[in-house]
Amino acid sequence: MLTKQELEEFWAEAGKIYLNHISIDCVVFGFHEGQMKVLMLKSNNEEAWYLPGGFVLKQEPIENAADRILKERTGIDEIFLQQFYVFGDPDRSKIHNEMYKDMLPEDQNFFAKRFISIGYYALVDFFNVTPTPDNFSEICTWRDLNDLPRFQLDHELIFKTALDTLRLQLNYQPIGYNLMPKEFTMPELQKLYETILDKKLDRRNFQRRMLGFGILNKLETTRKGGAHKAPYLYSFDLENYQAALKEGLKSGW
Amino acid sequence: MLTKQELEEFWAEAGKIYLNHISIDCVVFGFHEGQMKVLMLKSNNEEAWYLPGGFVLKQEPIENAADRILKERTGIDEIFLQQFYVFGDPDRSKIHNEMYKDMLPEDQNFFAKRFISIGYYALVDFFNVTPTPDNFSEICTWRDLNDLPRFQLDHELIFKTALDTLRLQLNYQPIGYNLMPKEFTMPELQKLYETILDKKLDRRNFQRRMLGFGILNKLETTRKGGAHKAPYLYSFDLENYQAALKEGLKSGW
DNA sequence: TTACAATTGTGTACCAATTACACCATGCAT
DNA sequence: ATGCATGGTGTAATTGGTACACAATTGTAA
Repeated sequence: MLTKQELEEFWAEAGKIYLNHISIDCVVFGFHEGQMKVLMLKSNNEEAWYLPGGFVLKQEPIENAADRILKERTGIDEIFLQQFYVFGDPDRSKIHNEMYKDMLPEDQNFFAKRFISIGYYALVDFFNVTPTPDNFSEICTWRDLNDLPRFQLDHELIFKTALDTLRLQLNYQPIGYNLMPKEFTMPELQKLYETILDKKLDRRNFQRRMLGFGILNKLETTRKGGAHKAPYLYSFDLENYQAALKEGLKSGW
Repeated sequence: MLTKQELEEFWAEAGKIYLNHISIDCVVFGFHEGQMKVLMLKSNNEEAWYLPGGFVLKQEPIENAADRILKERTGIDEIFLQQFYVFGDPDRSKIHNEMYKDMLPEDQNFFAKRFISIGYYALVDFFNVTPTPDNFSEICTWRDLNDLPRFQLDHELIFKTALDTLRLQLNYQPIGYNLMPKEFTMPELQKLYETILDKKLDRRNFQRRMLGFGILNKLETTRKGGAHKAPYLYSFDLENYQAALKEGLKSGW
């Protein structure tokens, strides 16, 4: 976290390098071995937690901004990232606006302004991530979905909207490529889906459906060493997976 | 359309009353008796057409901004309006930025800046609409989807994204309340769906499915006067319709 | 007045997808 | 060898979607 003086400098400079009024908030869902967490940050000075976010450089595509922010907070890039909603209520950042409003004269005061925030959600394997605090926080860590803290501003709404969207999109979009090891078993993949949906699924039906999508390769080998019958290994068929990302998995009308 | 001087004044003032860098573009789909059109504008000075759009007042919720813009262009409000995507490429408004860049000094020049545009789509009955040009156009009119003009900037992408989204959402969201008369026949409603999807649907299956949603009331009366068998009239069951808007029409997993 | 054309109302058989459910195989623990 | 937990696979029942046919109504043309 920046010192008070550094912060003031940052805010004074921010208006020159970032687009005013526009922020990006990311809901980073982290998975590993049946667990599902969300990446959150906190300052020692405050009680409530917030989602990783940031601003858009003057000449930067918004998609890149989201990528950059996530790279800074997680250390990884090329992750599954999806724009899902824009939060544009004028009062959504009121509390922060008030907090910072006396820090600098209004015209130089980047953060005393209203922000419209573009929401992205991302899916990562939290084993690969090094959570890194930003300029306004000392703590950046994974929070379990069953043990969520109090959220700052409208970040609870952003989080919930992201989760709803993710669960909905599970029906149309393939997921898992970034979340599973290169080779994995069907029960492991099922566990991922169950974790996201917070719901038990039928083994046999899950397998049939997954295989029906045509995005998996069944490997010859099995995973030995477990305490029970050795399950077959699968890998993603990258070509079909990419195609399914574009085309979607199902149809309507 | 404003005169050149009025335009300069407008741009000089715009930065004071609107949020910088943020615009709203609306894809207004107009329906009437089996036709589907999209509302577009054009200046006499330019060849290409553009979508109704505008800016967000400093203290205005973005949803309200979209409503306000549509009210100005169409004369109606309380219409079906749906945020669908954000277009944030830094070059998307390049051509306009260049055009206006010498008009005023850069810091006062609202329109020489990059714009991130929030896309909304709306569904209206074009019979109820009075198309009204904005400050930058002389022409505001309905264009048939089969006879689209050349688009300005990235407005063709915005239009196509909206159409794809609409067609997709037809599977989950009830539509028609703003588009049909109070009482309507099943074939009329079917025509609306066929128009949007650009696809023939089966009469019997359409009827069964629609009734299955439980958002229609079958009335006792029939529509006399047609040249053929008198069809039954239906009206929307507002309560169930609103519920379906929130809940969606189908489930997944 | 009658026959016809166009349109609406309705039911049913078929196919595909989803759900529910049961049995056998494997491999470690004892 | 036996038990137990887990994985692999098949099948019947249900649901949802698609395809399709026939009877009824209404205006128009003969």
